[in-house]
Amino acid sequence: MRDHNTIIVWLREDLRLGDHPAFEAAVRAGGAVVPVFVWSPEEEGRWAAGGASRWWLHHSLARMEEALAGCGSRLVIRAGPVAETLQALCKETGARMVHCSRRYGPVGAAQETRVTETLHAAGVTLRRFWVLLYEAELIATGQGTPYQVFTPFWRRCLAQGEPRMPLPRVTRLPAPARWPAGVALASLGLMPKMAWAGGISRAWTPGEAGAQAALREFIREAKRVENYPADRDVPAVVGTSRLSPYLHFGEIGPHTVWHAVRGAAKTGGEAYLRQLGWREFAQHLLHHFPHTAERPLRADYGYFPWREDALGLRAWQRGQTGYPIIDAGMRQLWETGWMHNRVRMIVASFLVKDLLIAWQAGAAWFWDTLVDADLANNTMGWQWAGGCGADAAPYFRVFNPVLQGEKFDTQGDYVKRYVPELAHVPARWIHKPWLMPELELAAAGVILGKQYPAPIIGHTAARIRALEALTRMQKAARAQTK
DNA sequence: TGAAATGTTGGGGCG
DNA sequence: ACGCCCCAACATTTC
Repeated sequence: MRDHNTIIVWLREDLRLGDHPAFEAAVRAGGAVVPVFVWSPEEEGRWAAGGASRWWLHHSLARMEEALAGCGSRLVIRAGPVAETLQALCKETGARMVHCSRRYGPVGAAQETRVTETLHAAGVTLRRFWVLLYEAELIATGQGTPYQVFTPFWRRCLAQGEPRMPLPRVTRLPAPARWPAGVALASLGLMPKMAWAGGISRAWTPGEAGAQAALREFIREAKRVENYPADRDVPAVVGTSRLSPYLHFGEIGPHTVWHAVRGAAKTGGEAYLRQLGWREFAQHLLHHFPHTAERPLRADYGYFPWREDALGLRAWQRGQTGYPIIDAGMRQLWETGWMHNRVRMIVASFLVKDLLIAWQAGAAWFWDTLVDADLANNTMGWQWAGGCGADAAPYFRVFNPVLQGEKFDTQGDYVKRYVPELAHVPARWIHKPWLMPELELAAAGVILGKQYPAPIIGHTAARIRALEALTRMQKAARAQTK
């Protein structure tokens, strides 16, 4: 049964029913609505979802199937090239209109271009809906160029006024007379072959309901947003929103978060909304500079003398560097699919500056292990750490892992949670066990180099080496431009 | 959204 | 009572 009034809603990073402009407009159009998800990792190339993201996506799609069933609808899942698959579905259903939520970055944007062209040839229109608080086309400097510094960028955004209110939740979706065929979710093979996701599933509840629960807890039940400015930097405390994976997969939209925070938070709201601003900034940067996922924004960093160091990289990945705050962070990531943002900055600085390993290697590991892996955020964060991005930390800002640990994890609670070998080390030594007197080490049951490693590199010397590498890069860049 | 090196200041101990 | 020195605390500069 073909019905030209049918609209296909092509779901991507927008797996929700609340505040969903593409669904809302499709329902308003009055015809049948066919929700579709197309799995096409080969089209995403290098940036196909990593292991942790696939685990998350599997569960999100399962929740989406349930939610759509509750609306008298279904989720049609297919695997294959996106443009051709959508074209085939239009033919099968008679749809002449496809709705989707926009994606930023090289992969998503290219996909939209290809889909638009393919569908156009078949007489079908792709209508893209906005997803950010402030879309990239609306924000530019006085000269019409993209902002590369956050503060003026965010000031410009705020000058546009408050973001729109969230749209009402979709509750009924008119079904087509006949559903097109789909494949079973399990056939996509998103779940890990080995059972490594136990820690992740204990830590997270993917899906729109999980997102709403996290938001409620953040602003109302635990009222964490009130203390956000101070607590967000303490990794042992749950002081952040923990909304990042939900925002990435679109299980909650930024407009919903914005207005919930605005309405509820007397204090602390501004600081958190600013973090939503960083998310917008990252999306805009990747839109304007799509090559930055691979290469430094600041071209002179192309001359940086990175080291090849497979052993060092592996020690960092496994949380075996001998620096407790680094190892705790990397193990939190491995176990739970997430790492506290303060600790992300510390471990990134260590990889890039102490080990002199290229930031791309760190970005690749995060991509595979984070449940909130997002190309825009990941790219901006790693370029920030590498000193080569927009508004980046100057390269000579080298985090001292001992001082950072002592400052933000004073009692060592965070370290002890993820590095049980150090459970009996007193707070005084928890961030520098290699300086402990022999007797105290023995009393704490620690044998350095045995069950917990000695530091794989001395920070003081590493810092000097990093600064020398920066000098060499600047020389090489200067010689090249002459 | 650093940290180390270097400079400055001021209180207090002491002859 | 005064000057000298020490050094902690804070500020500034440098990487």
